[in-house]
Amino acid sequence: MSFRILLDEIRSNLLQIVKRLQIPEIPFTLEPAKSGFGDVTCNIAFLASKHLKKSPYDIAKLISDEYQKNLGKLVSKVEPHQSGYLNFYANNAPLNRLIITAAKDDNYGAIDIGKKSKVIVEHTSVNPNKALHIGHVRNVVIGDTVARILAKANHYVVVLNYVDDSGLQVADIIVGFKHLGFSETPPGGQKFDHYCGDEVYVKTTEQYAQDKSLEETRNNILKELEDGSSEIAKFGKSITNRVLAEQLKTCWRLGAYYDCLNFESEIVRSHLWPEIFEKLKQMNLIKYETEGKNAGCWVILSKDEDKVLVRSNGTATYIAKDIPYAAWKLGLVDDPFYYKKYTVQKNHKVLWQTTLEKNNDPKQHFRSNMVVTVIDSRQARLQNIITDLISKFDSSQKSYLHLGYESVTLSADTANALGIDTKGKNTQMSGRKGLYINADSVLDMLEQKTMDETRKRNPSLSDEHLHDIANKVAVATLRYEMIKQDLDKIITFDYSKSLSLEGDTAPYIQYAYARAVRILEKAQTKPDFDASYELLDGEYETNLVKLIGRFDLNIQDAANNLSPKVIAKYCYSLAVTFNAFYEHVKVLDSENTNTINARLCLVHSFKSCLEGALDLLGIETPARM
RNA sequence: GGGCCGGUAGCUCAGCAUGGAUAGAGUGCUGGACUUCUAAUCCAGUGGUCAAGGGAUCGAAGCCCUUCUGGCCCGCCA
Repeated sequence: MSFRILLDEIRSNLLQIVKRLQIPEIPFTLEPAKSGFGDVTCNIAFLASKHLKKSPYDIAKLISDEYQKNLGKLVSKVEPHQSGYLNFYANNAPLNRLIITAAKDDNYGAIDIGKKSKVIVEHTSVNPNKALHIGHVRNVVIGDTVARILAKANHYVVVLNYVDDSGLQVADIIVGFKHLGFSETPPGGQKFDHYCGDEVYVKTTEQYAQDKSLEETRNNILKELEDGSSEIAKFGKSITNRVLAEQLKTCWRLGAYYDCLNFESEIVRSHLWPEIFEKLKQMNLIKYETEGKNAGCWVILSKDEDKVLVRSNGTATYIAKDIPYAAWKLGLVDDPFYYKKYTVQKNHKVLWQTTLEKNNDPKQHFRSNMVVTVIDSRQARLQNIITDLISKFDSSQKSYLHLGYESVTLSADTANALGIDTKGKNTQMSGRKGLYINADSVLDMLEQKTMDETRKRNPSLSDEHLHDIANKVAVATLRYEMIKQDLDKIITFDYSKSLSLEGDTAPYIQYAYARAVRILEKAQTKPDFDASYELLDGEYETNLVKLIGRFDLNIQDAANNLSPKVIAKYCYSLAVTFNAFYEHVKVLDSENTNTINARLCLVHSFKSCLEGALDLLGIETPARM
């Protein structure tokens, strides 16, 4: 129930008119109009002008005259524009009623694109040897938001977090603990993931330059990690579990939740790889090189450069670990895993983890023929090779989609603040070099900043209440910064610019929400939705109603294009439109109680709609701020 | 050298998929609005050869081609 009904009505009437006027069938578009050009606009006259050899305006005039004879329920006027567009003006009273009563519904905006089909979204997947930095946050937020949007579009969404607990980076910190004497207990109660990343990892990798034998040590550790029963593997497991637990705290703090943790070490030990390796050989998708630079290796035959899968010493490369995982996600191989409960998350959802040990927990089904993997676009080449290989591996309707995004860089000023001179240029972060900004520290800074601001405005609120607000605003600010731009734009993080609370930011949007709540609180009565909706006839009121009505159109766009920014833009325009309404229309001041009630209904529906839209971004809505 | 992505206002970005009206926001700068439903707000002004050139089209920021420019990727690392 929304603006869509208006579009549907117009489309159906237009189709009849087109038939009557014997205009050839043309796939015209109908869309919400730019302001100043009515409510709905149609390009049919442009398209028809080629066939009819008449000017677009003449055709628009013809159609509009015909339409004018029977306007239907929701249209009050049709006008041909000099430019050739056909513009429709809505009949506000019935449209107001339709939209405002629909928008108060909890599930307002939901659409059925997915038909309950299962889709896997994998995101986060941070190596468990360090804390999340702001680059990882972009991944988490994109993945979490896409998952929420797909769920709203009626997909059954399963969220996976892949834990690379047997890779080089884990071996690095084991070198630190076992050979460089780093304590397993962080000093001064430091968070364990921060300690491992900021201290152990950075300082260990520094040592490689001075002591070449350490690399040999690391390579031995790497081999031992693959054998689950080794002492090193057990030690590694205990360390990575501790890091993972802390990383998850950060993710939960950001409002991201998961269904299952998949461990690379278990993929390795599950023997999925030999099975797939054999199949790839049989299908001639890979080749054993006998000469050239890759002599002795198994390589993937690819359009551009061949990629080594198995080294001449017989060990598998990184990509050879990713292929079985991709195949597993798509359900192309038998599921070798059992599942056990890792924990119950704050959102009350159980978080599962894979295990190779038999247990009594019920079997889970975290695989699907539609898989979205969120990984930054630097890995596009490898992801393409995997996608390509998988499509040849199984020709049935499988969709393995790499959702790529550009990286987060540091501004010159911010890099400077970390003690690095970049000669005025932005710079890529580097975990190895310690050149990054941890997610927790940004959230802490934002929380402090918000706390001060909120206390100033609400001196009577308790500390606990202030903390709750500050927390919600801080998380929202960071999430919004990470999502409001398109995925192919680099985000430059800057201490002064990225922490702003004004303008096109989450606090601006949350503030509009708090204003709406306040009006409803101060009202003498609750809104009665059997209201005199014709009284909402000012432009500030109708603009707001119509924008609320477009929620589902935006969800459709966002879901079809896996474009989370669409929802961010929508939330922002809702807030802008509400703020204009707020400044110009006094809800509680009218003498007419019917007007007050109708406006209260509008405010209520706005609040409800914005809450639903922000929820898709994982942003919570404090009632005061 | 090859591949992928970006280039729109001083700065950060929408708009491009599906060509059509007056190219929009934020920020910055200038000025204005709080005894009022919270000024994390609002209003007004300022600011554009849509990187350049060519092509197809009645019509291009958008489509095609070329060039310039910035970023990333191209290991028997992950």
